[in-house]
Order: sequence, then structure tokens, then C-alpha cells
Amino acid sequence: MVSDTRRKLLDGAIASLRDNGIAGVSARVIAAAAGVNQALIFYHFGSVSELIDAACREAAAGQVAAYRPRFEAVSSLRELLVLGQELHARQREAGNVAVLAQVLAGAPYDSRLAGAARSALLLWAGEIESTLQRLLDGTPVAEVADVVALARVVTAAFIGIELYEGADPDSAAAAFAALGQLSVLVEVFDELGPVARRAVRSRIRRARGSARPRRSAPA
Amino acid sequence: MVSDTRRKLLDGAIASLRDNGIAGVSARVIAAAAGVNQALIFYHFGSVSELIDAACREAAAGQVAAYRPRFEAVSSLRELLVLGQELHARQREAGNVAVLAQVLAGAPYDSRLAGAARSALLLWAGEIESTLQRLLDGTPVAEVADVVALARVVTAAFIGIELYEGADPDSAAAAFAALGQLSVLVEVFDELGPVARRAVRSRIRRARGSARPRRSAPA
DNA sequence: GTCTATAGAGGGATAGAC
DNA sequence: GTCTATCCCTCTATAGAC
Repeated sequence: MVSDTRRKLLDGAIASLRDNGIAGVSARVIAAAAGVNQALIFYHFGSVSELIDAACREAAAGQVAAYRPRFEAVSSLRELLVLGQELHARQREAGNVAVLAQVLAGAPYDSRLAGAARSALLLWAGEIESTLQRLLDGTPVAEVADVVALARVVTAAFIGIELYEGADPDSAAAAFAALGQLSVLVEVFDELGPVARRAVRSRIRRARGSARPRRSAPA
Repeated sequence: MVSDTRRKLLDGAIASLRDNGIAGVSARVIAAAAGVNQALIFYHFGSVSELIDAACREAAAGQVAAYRPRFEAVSSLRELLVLGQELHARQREAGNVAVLAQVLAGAPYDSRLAGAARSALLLWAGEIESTLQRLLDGTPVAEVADVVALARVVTAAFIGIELYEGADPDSAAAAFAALGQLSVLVEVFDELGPVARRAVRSRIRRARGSARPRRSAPA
């Protein structure tokens, strides 16, 4: 059972990150958002970075768990996209993806943040990965695409769009629309069935000669 | 002609953003990197945000101009990807994409940074857009994809991968590999020619009924 | 245009009373 | 566990000498 103050601080950290950005968070800002004394951050978590680390891990785990049934209900790429758009829209209220983007921006300069970011990315990418695995299994696309890696591009693109949104909301909307178009393309491709499969196989044979071989799924 | 001090400050701002992140830059840090007195930032630019704004716009314009011939020489999606990977690798030295990611992270909380980020994104996305336009013109993919929007997803994905790299370098490499696989898919698709075209057209007709209509290119 | 010095706010972190 | 008070540092920005 997490004590009341710890709870408030974890929530306050996420709220501050969302409202002030990684450049605007501080012990005082977080404590004010949490409604507790500033010194308690150091008593309970040791430092601001450690608090953010804990808050980010917890929030990501909770969010991913909450969306798991939704991911499991998805039965096509376009449904996955719709889920992504909903997730993006909900960010206005909860802001968890925006928070992740902020932590990610700070990661290269703070090892605690890096750990938190890695943990959150793994959770989200894992969820996307198992969904893609299920959707693409046995399709021609699966022959050419490494699903693990694909899940990571999708995750990266999602975060990129989130950041894009902060600077240029209209363009971000257009980017989402384009993702939808790409998913249509993949679906059409899969509907081509054997024709596509043959073309893919012959292309891969050709590519093997000149390009580096396709990597197997990393750990 | 940009004065010597202004020049040093513009360079120092980019270097500091790259080395310290948006959360770690300050007038003192930038002045130290530039090797000039801290007070000169305010004399020449008015504020730290305004300096970053100017530096970011200038750097983006310079980088895009420098890469323009390379973009123009690209003749396939996979070549475009190779160019992207090279650009990504060069970031270890110049760090301009990482800088853009940092500015982007700060954009929602600072209108100056937002302007700088918008400007840089427009430049990069524009370059990618005209390249894609050239590569995809007349292909089946062009029938389903809005090139303007597509360029923005690619830009967003690129930035997302850059951030991903800061937290989890191995995964970022995997993400790049997946982009390569997607470009193979698109190429195979285009090689299918009339078959793909017919499938796309019929799919679009079906989609028009249930989904919202495809948007025309925004301004 | 460049410097020193400094005002005044806010930062992380700790000591010690309760 | 929580509080106040505080140390000492860094921050932006400006004033004023040169």
C-alpha cells in the first residue's frame, strides 16, 4: 500500500511534467502540484529524478494495463490506428504520452530518466508488438517485416507525432491521416494474397544479394 | 554579415542544446560554450529563448540547404532511407536532429521555441515532401497516400527515432531497419503496377462509404 | 560592444524541531 | 512522517563602467 504522500507526489510529478515540461519541473513545482511539503520529495524518493523515474514507470504500467483489453479487441490495422488516435486524443486529459515524450527528451542527459523512458517504451512497444504479431501473422507483410522492429517504429512515430502536435497541431493531424493511408496500403497488399507473396519473395531474394540480410528478432 | 559574437552565440546555443538538452540550457551554459560573456546574450538577442529561436531557425535552414542536393539525387525509397540513416549517423557529430527534438520538447511551454520548432519542421518536411512527390508520382501508392501528410509522418517518425535513440540505442537501430522493410514493401507494391492499382481503387471505393473521405492537401 | 557586479527569484538538498 | 528554516548554488536580466 502506497502511503498517501507518496501517492500525491507520484501524481504531482506526472501532472507537473505534463503542465510544465521536463525543462519546467522542479521539486518546488511538483510539491505545489501534489499539495505537500517540498522536503518530502527527498525524504520519500531521494531526489527529483528518482521521483520522476518512479512516477513514470508506474504511470506507464497503469496506462498500458488499462489499454490492454482495447489492444486485444483490435482486429485490423485500421482499428489499431483508430485506437491510436483515441489514445492521442485522451492525452489532452491524462497526458501520459506527452509525459513520456518529455522524459524521453531528458533521457540522454539523466540516467534515471533514461531508465524510466526505457521501461515505458518497452511496455508500449510490447503491447503494439503483440497486437501486430496477431494481425500480421501469416500475411505477406509478415514475410518482409520484422514485427518487433515494426512495433518500435510505430511507437517512435507515435511519440514523434505527439511532439509534433505541441509545435504544429494541424500538421500532426495530417500525419495521423497519413498513417491511416499507410494502413490501407498494407491491407490492400495483404488482400492481394499469393500475388503479393510471390512478388515479395522474389524481391527479397534480389535484395539479399546487394543489401545486408534481414536481422532476426532481437531480444 | 553576422558579427563575431552573434556567430559564437548562435553556435554555442546549438552546442549547448545538443550537449545539455532543453532542461539543461541556460544563459550561463550557452555563454560558456560560446566563450563569450553571459550578458551579451541579452544585448544581442534579448532573452535565451530568442537566441535559441534564432539559432534553431538558422541551423535548420543551413542543414536543409546542405542536404538538398542529396535529397535531389535520391531515386528510390530505399535510397531515401539510406540518406535518412546517414543523416541520423551524422547527428553524433553535428546533432541537429537531436537539437530539433529538444526544441520540440520545449515547444508546448514556450511560444518562442514553438515558432522555432515549427519553422524547422516545415523545412525538413518540405524537403522530404518534394522528394516523395517525385518518387511516388504516378505510382499506385500515390493513389492512396497524401504525400504532404506522408512527409509529416516520416518527419515525425524520424524525430521519434532520434529520441528513442537517446533512451534505447538498440531499439532505435531496429526501428530504422523496420523502416527499410516498409520501403521494400512499398516498392514491391509499386512493381505490381496495374494489379495493385486496381486493388487500391476498389478498396478506396469501399472505404469511401464507411470511413471519412480522404482529405485534400492542406496549406 | 563588451565587461563586472549585482539584484532578486528560484533551484536542490539538508538539519533539526515536532 | 511532516514541518520550518536555511545553506548555497544557479538562474534571468539589468545597471553602469569602460
